[in-house]
Amino acid sequence: MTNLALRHEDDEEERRRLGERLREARKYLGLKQEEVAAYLKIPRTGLTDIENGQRRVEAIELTRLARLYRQSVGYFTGEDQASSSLPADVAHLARRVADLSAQDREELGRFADYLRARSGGGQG
Amino acid sequence: MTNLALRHEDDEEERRRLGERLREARKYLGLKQEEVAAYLKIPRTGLTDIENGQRRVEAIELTRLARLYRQSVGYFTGEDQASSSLPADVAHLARRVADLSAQDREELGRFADYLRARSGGGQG
DNA sequence: CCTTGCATGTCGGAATATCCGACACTATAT
DNA sequence: ATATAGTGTCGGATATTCCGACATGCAAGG
Repeated sequence: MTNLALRHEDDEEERRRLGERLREARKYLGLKQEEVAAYLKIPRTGLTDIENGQRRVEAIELTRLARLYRQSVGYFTGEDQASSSLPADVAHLARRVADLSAQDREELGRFADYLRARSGGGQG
Repeated sequence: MTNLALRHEDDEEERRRLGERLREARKYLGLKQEEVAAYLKIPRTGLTDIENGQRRVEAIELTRLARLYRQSVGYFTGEDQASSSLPADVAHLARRVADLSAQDREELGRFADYLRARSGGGQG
């Protein structure tokens, strides 16, 4: 089996997980592939392939599926939902920062980097 | 310009918006198309097309771009326009700050106050 | 057991999109 | 004007999606 199907094996696993989440969400709502495919205006077999991780999902398609399935886009992509919504005090800080000039914001960003480095924490 | 390029004119507008957000986020970080394209393992001209709304963005590609650009996936799809009414760069700054300790955030808040006072800007 | 119906999976060729190099365009700098 | 950097655009080769036809799996009924 060569790469007649999908280019990167790297993506294979992630695509499969995405497809599984989409299938779960569809079944949870009791919808048929045919119905969802019609909603997306793609062939039914296209949705079959999506749910089996054998076809790419366009960002716009995912957005519409998320609306249909009443979930966030981040849920399907596996995005960390905790980090998706900011902690309360960070949101507060953001509001305090919103009326600063762009230049001051940049300086504040550098200071944030400094703090992160000093504490040795943080992510790349 | 017929639809030799992309099938649905419906999606054209949404794709353009997505591309614009992606371009803004890239420029905000001072990255070149070439660098981001290498990160995604797609040709540079592919990213050109994406940012001009002339090429589909796969959900997985968007997920990786969101990580690189330190934004939520929903930000690019337009999902959280309602939830976060903050300017893009402020939201980005907040994200950068989210992994700091509470103590560091407090210190950062004081620094924000200092900047505001120094610039003679807005109110607390 | 044999059908029937329904939902989903699979195959192949046609239709469509992406890739990728080559070149064009626009600044900026010398 | 020349050189460089970053980005846009074109065309043919390559890869993916579409779409119909057929296959599979499963459940209910005769």
